Amino acid sequence: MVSADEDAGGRPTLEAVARRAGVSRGTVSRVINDSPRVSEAARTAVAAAIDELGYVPNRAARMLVTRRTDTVALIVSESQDRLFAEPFFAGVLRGVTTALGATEVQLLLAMAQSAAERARLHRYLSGQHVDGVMLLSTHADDPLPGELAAAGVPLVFGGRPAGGGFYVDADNRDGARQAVAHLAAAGRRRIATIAGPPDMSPGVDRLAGYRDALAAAGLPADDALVATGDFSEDGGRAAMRALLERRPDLDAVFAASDPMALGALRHLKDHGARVPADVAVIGFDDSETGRHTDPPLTSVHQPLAEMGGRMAEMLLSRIAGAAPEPVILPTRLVVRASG
Amino acid sequence: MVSADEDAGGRPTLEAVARRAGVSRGTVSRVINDSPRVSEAARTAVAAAIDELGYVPNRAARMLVTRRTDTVALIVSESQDRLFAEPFFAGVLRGVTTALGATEVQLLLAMAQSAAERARLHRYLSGQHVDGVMLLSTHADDPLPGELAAAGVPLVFGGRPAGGGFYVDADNRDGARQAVAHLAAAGRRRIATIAGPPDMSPGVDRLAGYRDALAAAGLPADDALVATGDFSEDGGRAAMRALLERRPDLDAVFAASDPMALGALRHLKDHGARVPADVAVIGFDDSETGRHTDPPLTSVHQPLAEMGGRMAEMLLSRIAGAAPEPVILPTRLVVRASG
DNA sequence: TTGAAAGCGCTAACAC
DNA sequence: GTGTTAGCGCTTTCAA
Repeated sequence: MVSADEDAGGRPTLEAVARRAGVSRGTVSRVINDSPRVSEAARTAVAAAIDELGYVPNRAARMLVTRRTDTVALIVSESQDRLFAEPFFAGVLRGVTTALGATEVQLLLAMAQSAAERARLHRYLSGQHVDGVMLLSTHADDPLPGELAAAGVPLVFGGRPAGGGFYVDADNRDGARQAVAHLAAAGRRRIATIAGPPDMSPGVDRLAGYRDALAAAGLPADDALVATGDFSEDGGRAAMRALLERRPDLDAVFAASDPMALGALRHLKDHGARVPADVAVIGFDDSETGRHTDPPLTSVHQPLAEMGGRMAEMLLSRIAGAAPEPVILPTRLVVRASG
Repeated sequence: MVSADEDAGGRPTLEAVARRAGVSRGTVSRVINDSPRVSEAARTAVAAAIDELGYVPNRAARMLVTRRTDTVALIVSESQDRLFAEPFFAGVLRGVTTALGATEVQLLLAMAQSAAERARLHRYLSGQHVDGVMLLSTHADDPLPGELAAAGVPLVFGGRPAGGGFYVDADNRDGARQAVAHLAAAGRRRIATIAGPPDMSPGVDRLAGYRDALAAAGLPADDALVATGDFSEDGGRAAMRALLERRPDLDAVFAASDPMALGALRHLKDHGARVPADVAVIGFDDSETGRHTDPPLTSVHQPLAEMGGRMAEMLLSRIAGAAPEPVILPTRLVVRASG
């Protein structure tokens, strides 16, 4: 019965490795943590012992003393429209897990739907249980970011946050500009837009890009050509109806989300318009939605997975003490049809 | 300078609470862990102290002694087709997080894409770092499940696993049966199917349901009416082409996934068939895909979020030592059009 | 019912 | 370069 050689689960401890390698616990610890103050001989012996024993460090014990958790959280403040949040979320998540897969850092995932959950999450995250937090789809009135920042938790936002902070975003403004420039180059002159909610940065930025392109093309800005939707298909339908009432002569539409573009397309078809002969429609690619429409939808592509990867990298560098610049990733127009 | 009253992060410790409540650390611990051996007076005093101090237990310290982590992992063996995996995944994930949101259990998320990642994950998960694991979209040849089981890690599968085990699945067979029964009831007589891969349980089960319904309707089973796809849209297109070559007189198709149904529809339209007048098409709803097609697709709905929730519940009960029965959730046909 | 005390497995001074 | 040792904050006997 060798004491302290294995834990209650039967797994070998540092002690066991030390004994086997003929060194002290301290030395084993140094090897594991890549300390430079270890002789090559010791390093080799320890490595061998670790290998033979199948030793895996106990995270809890390490956390207790280092106060690092090697865990980061991704929080989705899921109060937004499902349509907008879900495919977006999956893409970003893929990027995050891939980036983290190259490290020893684990990902904790949580959705903050109700106020109660948000409170629990606040307590949990403020309690030194994670090294940092990534926030996705936060609303301007969400108290969580402020609370976490106040608690000193390193934070990174997906999408430009209202209150400032470290973030990764897609170049929404330029994407919208490209879309509208494309329409203008195709000879469209009365280009309408279905904008997103004015209290969300993608909504605001994409509208700005629309205006940029109009100005660059020398086309007049007409408020009658601007309607607002909530990123959903129904919102797109309603906005399209409103636009047609105000400007039945419009010849193109840039919708600030694919679902809205889809709604617009459907409303147009229901009323006998030919797409894109009569009206060209372009969306903004929050998802795969546009690929499944008939015909497939031309839309602005944003690199979701890369955004996720950059968020993870940025958070890691924040945790390491750096103060990285915001990252704004390029978007580009993917021409499929209808536009 | 009061020693041991707060940790390095400035947060109060058990010791601080004990001092404030005028009891010992042991008593505070008992209160926190709902031990019955505590007087009402002590309980009240401790509760008050916890409240005033804003005390949150240190997880690492607790884990170290209890050897429980209060963390479960969701692993996605993402070697499958994106189309099939992604929306499916998002739906299940939603259910998992919701179910876990009601508990103190945290969710660790990982994707095992490469062999290297799989190995790391194996080491990590076998190392007492999580209390249990949920596995999604595992292939029959994936070594991870076996390794984890061998390491004594409680496991729950999403979808019926090849090798047996605890799992939650949708009633794929009955869903397929409903779809085909619906087509038969509408007077279709030469009903083809685009089946899924024969090495995946949804593929097998949905094909069985197709055959069930044919038999029940007294329709002959004809192998020429069965083609196989890989759940993707392109697979659906190819299968549809093959079916039409063999049986140009077919009058309906049940596709074992929405993307395949979409591919079938597109192939049909490209060749001038009217849908559903000439051919009725029904899919299997792994996602929202069918909603975006034009016209929207009739398909079999599976309760993704509920599957996730049940998986989480099942895992928790496994961890508690129970041996729950497999759960097979009902599916139902959602009639939209084309079918 | 409660307090005292012994660790859980590890890291990080500190001494050599 | 290495060993020794003192905890990290908590749970859990064991006595009282």
